[in-house]
Amino acid sequence: MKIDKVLNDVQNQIVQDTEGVVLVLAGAGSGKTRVLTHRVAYLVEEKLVPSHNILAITFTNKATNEMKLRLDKQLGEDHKVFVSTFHSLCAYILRNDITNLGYARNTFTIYDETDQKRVIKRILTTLGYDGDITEKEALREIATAKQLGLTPDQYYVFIKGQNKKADKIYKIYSAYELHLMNDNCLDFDDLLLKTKALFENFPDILERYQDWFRYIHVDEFQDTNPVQFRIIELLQGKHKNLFVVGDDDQSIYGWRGAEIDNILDFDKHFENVKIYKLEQNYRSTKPIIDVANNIIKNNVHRREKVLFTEQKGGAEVLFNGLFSDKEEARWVVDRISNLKFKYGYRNSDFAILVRKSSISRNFEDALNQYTMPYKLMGGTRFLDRAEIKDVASYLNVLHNPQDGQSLIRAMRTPSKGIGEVTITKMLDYADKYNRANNANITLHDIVFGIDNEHAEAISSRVANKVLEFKMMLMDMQDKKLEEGISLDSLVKFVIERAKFKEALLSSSSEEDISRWENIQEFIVLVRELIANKTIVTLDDLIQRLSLVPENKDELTDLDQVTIATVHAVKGLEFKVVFIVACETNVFPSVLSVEEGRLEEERRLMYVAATRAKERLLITWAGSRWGFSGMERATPSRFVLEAQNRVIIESHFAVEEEGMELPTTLMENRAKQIIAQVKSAPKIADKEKLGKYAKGVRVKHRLYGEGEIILITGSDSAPLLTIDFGDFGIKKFDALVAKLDII
DNA sequence: GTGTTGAGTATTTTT
DNA sequence: TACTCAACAC
Repeated sequence: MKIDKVLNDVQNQIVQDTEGVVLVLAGAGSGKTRVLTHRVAYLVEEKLVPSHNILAITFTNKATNEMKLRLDKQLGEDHKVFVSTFHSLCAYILRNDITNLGYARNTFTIYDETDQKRVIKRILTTLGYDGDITEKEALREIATAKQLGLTPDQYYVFIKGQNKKADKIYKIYSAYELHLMNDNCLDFDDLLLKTKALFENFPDILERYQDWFRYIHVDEFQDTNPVQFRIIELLQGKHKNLFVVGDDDQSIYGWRGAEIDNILDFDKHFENVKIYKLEQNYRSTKPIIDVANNIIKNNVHRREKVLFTEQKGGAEVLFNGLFSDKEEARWVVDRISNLKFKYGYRNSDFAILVRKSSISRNFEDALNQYTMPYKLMGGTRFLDRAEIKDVASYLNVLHNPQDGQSLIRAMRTPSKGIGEVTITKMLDYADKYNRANNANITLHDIVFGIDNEHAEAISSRVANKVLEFKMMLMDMQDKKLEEGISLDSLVKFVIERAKFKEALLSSSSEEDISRWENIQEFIVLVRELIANKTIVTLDDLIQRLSLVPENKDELTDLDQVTIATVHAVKGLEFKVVFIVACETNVFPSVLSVEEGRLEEERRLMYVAATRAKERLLITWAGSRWGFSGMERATPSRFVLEAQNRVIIESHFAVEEEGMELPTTLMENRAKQIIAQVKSAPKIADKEKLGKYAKGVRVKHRLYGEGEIILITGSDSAPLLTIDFGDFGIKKFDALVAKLDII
């Protein structure tokens, strides 16, 4: 391979440094994906490493597809580089080897959040904890434990003394684990955890994969959680060729257990780490880079680096406050059509970025009014639609009969006279039966024994319905085993036999008709996947349904404006980016700030700003429709942090009702905020901060009384660490937190 | 036992 | 606003 002219010196050096442990700190837009793909190509073409010995891990399916595409281009389509998300890789490994961990079969299915909640709900009822602890709370605890890689016992030790509900959480978590094991199901976190357990307990299996994946690459390393870190550590243990790329400034998944210190302290975990920095940005103009730098430099917990660009000129970043959320949307869409007219941009050059998806509604409406085509990223995915999951539940049961949640779903939809009451009866019967006989029967066993040994579970009238359901499953089972049956005709048979069409078309409601259309589309999707050899077996289809959330909107290549959450566009770029609803409480999100994650919000803002290549426009509204009516809003602190070279264009149109709006209103509010931020006391000694000081006792709405034990952070982001006794230690942003001094 | 309607409530981000 | 859950009528 010729050394590519498109690479700069540092990039070339990195590409050719193929052995040992390498860390690349790559700023936004510095060409990190390019470096990664070129390095893989270099390994194959220059170092003659067999492509099947190379592993490249990404975090999202989108990134995986992108990388595959680039590699196909470089290496031709028949290379064997294993490109995969963390979760897919683990699912793949477990499909081969999970039986070593005591699982009866390797046909596990995956429980999503809804399934998890249902399992937890059932556990809460059987344990009699209803009202003591919510499903959400319990799920959160379990997720936290799993992301840290802690078993119920370990987690109990971890939270005992800190959390009043530790005993209950322990019991729920234990029961939950047992439940999933019996259902032969895994949740998302289990995919990682079980892989880790497999590697730790079976050195021979680990070695098999170590010898397979001799060169390991991890993209977006800043997003790894402790379990993922451990898996990588184990995998590279033999050949020690590990190449990770990341940007601590783009770590935005802390809420999902990502540990930013995995990248910040990377060189402490491995020996002889070679570190490179990519700081030259090739994506954006100078004004955009300046704004991004201005924002991110307010973070304290980061590796020092400054993004720069050699590009000259470029449009100034535009800031604009609008009167209302509706008007903001109209202004943005109006601006889009202006820019299109003036500079010849296409629809697909534009992205409207939101902090949370509920914000996107107004923009959809406005784009519709202008009949401008758009695609919504990260909304409800096609496969997450209820009717598709209904169909999938039948397939899940065929694949993994122990999958209780899918069985319940299949029994209930389309409705066939079996409801909540019947199912609860059967579940209670199973519990009682298991206790009495020291057995381990599942819901599936009851359904199949309903006409003989388990007839007493429910009344004979409903039992007939269950029997019919059993017959249906048996027919599907038979079809599955039929000689030479193709996957798509099996799927089609399942849909026909379950009578989805009859159920949906009989109601003649608009929604039901569209639901049926979606099911038809699902069949088409399955056929497409078979045709391009993405899937072959039912097993493949099931894995794909849970791990690759297809969104037909995102797949299309049409000329459309993109509306997306910031999380969804990491790694992407657009010529013109609007960051909208930049308001206090929205961006940064109150919830994050209250939990002491302001720096992560700032990184999110940084990610958003650095998506823009040519133009960046940042807007906010003075009032926004919240769940309790119209609410006042003020511009986000990030707006002020970025303001260095900003032109504030005041554009306060008149509301439709003819209401005159004082132009000064927004400006006054902006001034208030500026004053608030500027007057924030310096935290020189970190002992005192305005009315707060070390040792002062405060009261919080949720956690009650506590004591300030630490004051940290920067001037613009002072952080109070408070000990609430039974509720544990929490962190608050001092400028935002609602705390009473007592 | 199911489906409908109404009230009440909740809102981050995703593999 | 939009969605979920609970009480009601069939």
